[in-house]
Amino acid sequence: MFDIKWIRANAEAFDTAMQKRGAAYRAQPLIELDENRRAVIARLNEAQEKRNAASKLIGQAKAQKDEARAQALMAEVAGLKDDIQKGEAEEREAEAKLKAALEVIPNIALDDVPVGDDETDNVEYFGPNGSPELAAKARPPKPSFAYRPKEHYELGEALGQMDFEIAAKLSGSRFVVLKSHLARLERAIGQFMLNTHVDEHGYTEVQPPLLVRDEALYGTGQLPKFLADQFAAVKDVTAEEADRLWLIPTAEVPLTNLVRESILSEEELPLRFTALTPCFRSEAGSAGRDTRGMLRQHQFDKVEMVSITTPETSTDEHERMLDCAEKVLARLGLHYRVMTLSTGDMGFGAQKTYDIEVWLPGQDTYREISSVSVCGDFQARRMEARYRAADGKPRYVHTLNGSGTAVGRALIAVMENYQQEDGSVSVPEALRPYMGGLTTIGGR
RNA sequence: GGAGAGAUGGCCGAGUGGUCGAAGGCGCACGCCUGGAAAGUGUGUAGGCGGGUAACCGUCUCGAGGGUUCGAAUCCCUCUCUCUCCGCCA
Repeated sequence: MFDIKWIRANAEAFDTAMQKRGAAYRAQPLIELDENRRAVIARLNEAQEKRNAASKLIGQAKAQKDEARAQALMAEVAGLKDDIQKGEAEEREAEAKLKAALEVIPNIALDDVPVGDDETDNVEYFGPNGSPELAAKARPPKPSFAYRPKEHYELGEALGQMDFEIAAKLSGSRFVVLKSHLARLERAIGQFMLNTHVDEHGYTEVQPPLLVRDEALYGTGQLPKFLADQFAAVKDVTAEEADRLWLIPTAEVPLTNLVRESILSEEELPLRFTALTPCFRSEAGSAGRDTRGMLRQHQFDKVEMVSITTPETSTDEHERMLDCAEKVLARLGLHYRVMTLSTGDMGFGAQKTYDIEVWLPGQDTYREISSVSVCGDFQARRMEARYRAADGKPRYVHTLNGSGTAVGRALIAVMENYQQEDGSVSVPEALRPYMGGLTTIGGR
């Protein structure tokens, strides 16, 4: 959510930024809405001032038992009441119009974000020093296979531990049932990632609600614009008017909203939260994409990281968070690359986003497994999340979120990267403690 | 699910139509006092919006949103949340 004052003062910068994002929003119509709003407020305030002054006098007259004077004064301001009520209605309308216009505008990209139309304009990122060699040294190498590596669903179905047919019978398409060692492998991956962030990266573990109100989704930016992507849970199916909660599309929603409507002290920042939760997405816009396998599901587990920082530290925190996400992939021995998303590919609330793309040998391609974004004060404004700065004034915090990482996709990656020619999957070293020491899934 | 009671500033708490953004206390900040500290004492101590270079002025906000009234923390309606008792329940 933008500050209209900022748009007013930086109309040109706003227009340029929107152009870069390929968005049609422009400052001028917003400024007009704001001017109307301010004119309405000024008029209303004037009328209220008159009324308040008169009411005070009436109060005094009544206190002095001067009934005649009180009556005279009351007659004098009687006409104001109508004006004020009309003014109040006008103000509500003007505020609502401006808000409705502002709340659907995407965030502005930071200056160092590559300008582009879509994912083809994303740029590979090699860390703060920009060295491909150093980056390559820090990351696991791409594995090579002497045979055509299989896709995860081929492996999983052959193992008899990944069942899309029965899942479809239970829940429809885009669901999966995992069994036996694969079920445990998914749990192991989640536990491993969560433990890593809690024990080594300084994140506070959170077990948040999976069902949230409208306000929470509004705070992180999913509502009102992306209503169609969400799953809703109806409180009482027999009720005439459906009272509903939303299934979280990501733990970003509850974790970020942990600080909503509060004024934090500067000393307690940064706050770092992490959670392992299921995520629910209806993926309405992308029917037909990735229909095979468990790459794109209506339900998946994800470990999420959220940081709440001051404005001064948010970009450093962004690099740190990316590093935390990379760490778990490196520990799992999974080859990956990092992309800086172009202005055309970024999400609604992001100022800058890194995607981590893991290598999937079965698909012979890189696929997104983590997305790490800095949102500036965009979400903070929607949530009214502030902190008290050194000068004593409340300022909006900055928020960041990142997957650390998607558990379902990590399972796919582990299967495809650790597969063996006989169709078995060896268990990465880091996960064996979570697998009761099991070293191989399937095989003889 | 049923019955009842509530929600006031950072915290506690008074206030049931009139000069109340709100007594009092605690906390906090600054000053005085002190060799230093404690105690004591004085002053200050919410947020949003509009206007103004600023000092400042105006306005709104007593859980949230509407309404009644010249005037609402106080009366009415709706919503949210909390607590107590009963019921149900992993």
